[in-house]
Amino acid sequence: MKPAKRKPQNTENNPIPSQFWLLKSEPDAFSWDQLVANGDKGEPWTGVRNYQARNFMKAMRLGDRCFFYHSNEGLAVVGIAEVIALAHPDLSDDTGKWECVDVKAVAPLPRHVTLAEVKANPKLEKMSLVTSFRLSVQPVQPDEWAEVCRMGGLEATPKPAEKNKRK
DNA sequence: GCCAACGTTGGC
DNA sequence: GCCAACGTTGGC
Repeated sequence: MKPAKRKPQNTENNPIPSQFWLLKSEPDAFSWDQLVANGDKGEPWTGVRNYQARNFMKAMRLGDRCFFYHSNEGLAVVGIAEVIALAHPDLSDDTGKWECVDVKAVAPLPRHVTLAEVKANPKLEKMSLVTSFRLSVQPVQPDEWAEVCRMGGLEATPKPAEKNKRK
């Protein structure tokens, strides 16, 4: 059944809801090291089969930053990636329904920030990683972004390039 | 390996 | 359109 169409989704035209995100991957399927190995070529973030996650990807802009989180094994934020291609059809999908963005590795976190640490930090209790733990693509609030970077040992938070900054 | 959370499916 | 059954994700 088609999802009820209430207010049109229209994420394309949306003023940006977020410039920070979190991407989950099982390291068995695709790890941070593999993304690093791909260099500037990056990787299409295929395989997402969840409408909410897809809509977040459609809202991503070039230069948006993403935490790279290892699920299942590792259970930690391990690095920072950058969106290098806007949402486009997911070639691993026959139905044409699903889309993906491309991302590349920007920097590893000097210290991995574990799920346990995130859960233990009151500043992060509203983070989607805690509240919507099954979502594989999540928005991250700027204060959450800064906090996780701090915990990860990054003094200067890598941000989207200054030129991309609004206001 | 178990099981809770939660998205999806399908009968009504 | 509701909601129970079912399947999948992912932490533990």
